[in-house]
Amino acid sequence: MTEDIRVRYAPSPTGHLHIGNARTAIFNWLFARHYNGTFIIRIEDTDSARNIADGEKSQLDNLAWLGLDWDESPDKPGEYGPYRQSERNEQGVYQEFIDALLANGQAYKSYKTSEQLAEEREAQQAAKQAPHYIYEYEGLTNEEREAKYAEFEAQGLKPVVRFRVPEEKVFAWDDIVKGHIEIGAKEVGGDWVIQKADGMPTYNFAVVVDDHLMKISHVLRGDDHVSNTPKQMMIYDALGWDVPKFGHMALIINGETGKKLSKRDENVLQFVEQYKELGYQPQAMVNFIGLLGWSPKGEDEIFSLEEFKNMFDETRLSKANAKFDQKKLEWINNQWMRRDTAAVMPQLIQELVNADLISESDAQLKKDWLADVIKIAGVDGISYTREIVALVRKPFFELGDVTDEMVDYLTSDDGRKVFDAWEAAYTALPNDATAEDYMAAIRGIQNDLEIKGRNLWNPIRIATTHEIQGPNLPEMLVVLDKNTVLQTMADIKQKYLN
RNA sequence: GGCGCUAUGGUCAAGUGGUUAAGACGUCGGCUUCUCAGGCCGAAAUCGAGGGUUCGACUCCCUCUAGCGCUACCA
Repeated sequence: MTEDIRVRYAPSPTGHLHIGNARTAIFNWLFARHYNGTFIIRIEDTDSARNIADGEKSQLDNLAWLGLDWDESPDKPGEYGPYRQSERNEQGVYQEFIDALLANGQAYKSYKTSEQLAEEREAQQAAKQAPHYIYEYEGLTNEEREAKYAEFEAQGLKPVVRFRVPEEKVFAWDDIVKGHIEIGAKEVGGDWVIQKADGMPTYNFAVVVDDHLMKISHVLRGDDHVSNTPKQMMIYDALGWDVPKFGHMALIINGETGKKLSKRDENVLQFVEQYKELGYQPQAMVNFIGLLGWSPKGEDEIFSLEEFKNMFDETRLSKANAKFDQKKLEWINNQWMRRDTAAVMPQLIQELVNADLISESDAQLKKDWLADVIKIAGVDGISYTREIVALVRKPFFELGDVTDEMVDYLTSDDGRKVFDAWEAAYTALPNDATAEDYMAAIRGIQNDLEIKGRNLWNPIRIATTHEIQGPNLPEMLVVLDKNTVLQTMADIKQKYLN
């Protein structure tokens, strides 16, 4: 690749950053950075009805959170601005080319109402024909057509501009991921709208103008754009422009339905923000997404953005759709959290504050202790930081109920003997006893009483924590407050062992 | 319906004529002698179906089937 590589991610600000869009953004970024190209963000906001407030900011913030950076964008204008289609439209960027196409007869104004359009379509469907736009000025001279325009205008109708499709042509390209593809112009459904009644260009027209003007060299996008490609190519053709290289990546699909991940699916978390809130690490998200529809050469699975960038190879993009496997994401996140627990620790502690287990100020004061608790509670087994709350709550912050099963352990002959021995041993141990000390004490009881296994451990565990299972008991005893534990034991004794 | 794309285990996937068909997630089993978590060890696919081509095909060709995508004054 010797020419200047310029690629773009062009979201419409209709909501938060979707996993599918994030993938498009990541791969475009990878492509740009791997080849020392330029990465551009362009906002495609030509559908004013669907734009939402803060949609753009949210997209950008989430992209940044993932670790991406960009060279040109609305918030970082380069020499090809503006970078919002709405602003470009205001500047007449599209109008110029629409006028040119209108002037040379490659486009025309159409005044059909949506009712008329719907009727045509229904009639075609009833006749088992593929929906196809019917050109209304067939056989008319330019003058006659202009006269029609005037007539419609007089009726107060607003026109759209349609592109006159050269039906006999076939458009072909060598797709970066799918190889050679060709589609006949007649398959696009007839003359399509390039400018809406409100004056906004349509997507398929605006992309072409912008990609050309912004000197985009490679367009990497989702599979769902394959059938848009001939439409876009005919515009490049009509305007005499060179076509960029296209690459259509397989889609991410919903594991349940097998369909393209849709923003309306509620059974899958599909916005980057949702994962962020649960405490997924950005590196893990990138790692997971980078492995969906792309595979590295070796056998490793854990990669940073930087490593992906270095390894990137567009020929290893997969052609088949990939199901979104949340379990794998969880595993990858777990791997990233464990890579550097110290870095994630503040987040983990924040989760406890958010869950009202401890106040912000106390958390600050006791952060070393909290770190110990979190480690002992089993941080190595969680998938995302939010999960630490449930692990840590009992018995470190609250005691659970004493169940019948626990009472049975306590009140059995062995249980009573163990309790008494443990009470004596625990009381005798110093406040700064270590896990080894506690272990030695318990082993001592085991030897003295010749009781082992559950019958030995459960009474002690229950008496000190109200739990029948949990993390390593000696380690827990180190972090548990001794007076509290003594009190817990006293309560147990008083309530069940008298 | 039309057009296009895709097809290796539950999932992500490596593999480009001759391999014991990598690896990972998940699952199951065992071990780590309190449990949980973690760790360690191990198990499980003949490559959508049917035809070819070839000494030999998951790898090449054909047909079929299935799935997905698009078919808007949405992007």
